[in-house]
Amino acid sequence: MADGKGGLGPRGGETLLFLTDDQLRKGIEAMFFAYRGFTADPDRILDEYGYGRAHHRAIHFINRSPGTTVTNLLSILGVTKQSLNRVLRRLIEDGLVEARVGASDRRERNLHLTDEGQVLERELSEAQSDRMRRAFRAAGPEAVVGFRAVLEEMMDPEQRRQYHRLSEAGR
Amino acid sequence: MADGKGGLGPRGGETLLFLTDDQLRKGIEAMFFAYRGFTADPDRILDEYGYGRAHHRAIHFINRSPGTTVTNLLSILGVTKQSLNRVLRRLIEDGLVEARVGASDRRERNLHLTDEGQVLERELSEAQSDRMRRAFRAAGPEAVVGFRAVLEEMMDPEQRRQYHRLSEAGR
DNA sequence: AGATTACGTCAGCGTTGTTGACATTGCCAG
DNA sequence: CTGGCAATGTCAACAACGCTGACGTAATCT
Repeated sequence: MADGKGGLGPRGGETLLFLTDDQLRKGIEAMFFAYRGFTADPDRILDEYGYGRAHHRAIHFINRSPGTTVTNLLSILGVTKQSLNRVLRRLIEDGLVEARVGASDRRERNLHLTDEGQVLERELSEAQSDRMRRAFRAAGPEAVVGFRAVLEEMMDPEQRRQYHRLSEAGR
Repeated sequence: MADGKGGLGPRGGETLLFLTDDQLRKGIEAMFFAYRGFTADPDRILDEYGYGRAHHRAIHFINRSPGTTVTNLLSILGVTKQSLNRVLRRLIEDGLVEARVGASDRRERNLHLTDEGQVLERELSEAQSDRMRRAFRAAGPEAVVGFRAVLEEMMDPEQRRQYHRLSEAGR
């Protein structure tokens, strides 16, 4: 294994040249460097507000699914409730997030962005979208299809379900 | 801006449907979930050894460019020397990394993995490559091209240079 | 000889993740 | 109604890993 040619000899059959160790390594390094770029712009903005990536993620997904519960957010973010709570508490104190007592189940808290929260969300998502748009435009539509296909295959099944669930919810 | 159609009307000209807000958002979320998958397997292994992602990154790039200097590693990783030093010190103490005094410039330290370091590197990179290989195989060669194209466009120019420099060094 | 470079290190701090324990509130089944 | 469980919040402690600032040493360069 790890001979870089999937066990086939040189030019064996369908020459799976895109599965060589070299190609895989490039994919790994591309993910590393690209993720840095992916987070760089929001990071700069967050820094001005004294927030971190965790705040960004919470804001993103609350905006994405308004009225979501803490438990649901917990499962999407994949962190402990203590960790999320620290972030959420601050966002609520700062008036960016509102936690309304659930209508049907009063134990639940339905999370919403306030107007102020939406302003920050806008700023963050525009910065990130701008970079994504430039990358998409430069790479072209077919590349985008491939990009998303590979990323989706890289997710754990559970994460993949979350990923699709979000799109469904968006009608 | 951010009307999702690049300023064009519905089906205007070359219908840039792959640049809609919805497509961009999916790209953003795909990056988030995929990166989790990308790091999940190494994270599990690192945990057993009591290491974190920072150790993984150091090991990866030392293996990638044996004999590299601390300064060079610093610029690739994009962290402060204090942060890297903490990681490096432990890897050296644990006997995974060796820092040899530079031959031409004795101020420099040329970093190498020891045999033991190479064992861990192997374990980590195989875990990560396995996932990447499965994703590549499932998505197909054309998707892989697109995947890498978009990722590359997402990098900052400096990161992009680093990315290419690594490939050149590998001859 | 003085400036600069490469590296290491001490100290302190912030974010964000963890585990463990515990309290409150509210839904629900028996 | 009561006991069990679920949803949430919170305290405390800890670790990983970023950061800034300040020094110190050795080696190289000008």
